[in-house]
Amino acid sequence: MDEGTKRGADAVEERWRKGPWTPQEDKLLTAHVNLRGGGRWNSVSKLTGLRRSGKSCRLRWVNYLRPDLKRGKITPEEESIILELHASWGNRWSAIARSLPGRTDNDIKNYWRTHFKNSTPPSKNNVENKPRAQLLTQQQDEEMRMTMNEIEQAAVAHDMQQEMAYVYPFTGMLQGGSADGSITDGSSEEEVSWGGLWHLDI
DNA sequence: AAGCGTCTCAACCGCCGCTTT
DNA sequence: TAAAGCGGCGGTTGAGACGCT
Repeated sequence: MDEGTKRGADAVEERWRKGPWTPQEDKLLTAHVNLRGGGRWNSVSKLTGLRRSGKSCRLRWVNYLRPDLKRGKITPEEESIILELHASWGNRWSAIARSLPGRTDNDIKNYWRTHFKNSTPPSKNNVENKPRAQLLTQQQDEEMRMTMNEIEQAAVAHDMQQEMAYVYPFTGMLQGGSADGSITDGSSEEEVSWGGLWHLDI
C-alpha cells in the first residue's frame, strides 16, 4: 500500500515545496532550531511557515545545516573507521555516523557507494546474516566503547553552537527568545513571530 | 573548446518502529 | 488495545561539478 494514502499527514502533498532549499529557507530553519531546538519537525514546518514537510526540515538540518558538521573530504582515518564499522555493522549508516563526529549518515552512505560498493570486502562478521536484535547488541557494545570520544566531541559541538548564535543574531530579537538560546514555552504569539520572520528581508 | 564519462552530494521515497491518543 | 501520527533510517535518484580525451 502506498505510504501517501495510508498516512494522513503526508497525504496532502501538493502544499509541500520540494527541490533544493533556498538560502532564506535555510536561515529560517536554522533560526528556528537555534531558538527552539530540533525534534518535533512537523511543528517546525508549521511554526516557521516553511512549506516543507517535517521530514524535509529534519533532513535539511541533519545533513546540511547542523553547526557541528564537518565539511570536506573523508580523511584516511575516517575511511578506516568506516571500513571497520561497516565490517561489523553492515549498512547501518546512522550508527557508523555516530562514531564519526561531524559526518552524517548521508555522507558515509555516499562515500561508501562511490568508493566501495563494487569492491565490498567480505564482512568478517557476516553481518548480513545476523538478526537485527543481535546487531543492535553488538552495536551498543561498540557505541559504549566510543562514549568517551563522543563526550569530547560534544564539547566541541557545544562551542560551535554558541558560534552559530553569533552568526544568526536576529534569532535573539524574536519574542520569547532568550540570549542563551534556551527554549521557552510555546504561545499563540509564536506563529505571528515566525510569520513575521518569514517576511524579513534576510 | 567541446563532448563525454565519472564523481559528489543534496534531496526524495518508502518502510519501520516508537509514541501518543 | 488499536489506530494514527511522527521521527528516523536506508535506498535511490538526479543535477551539477570536475576531469579526461
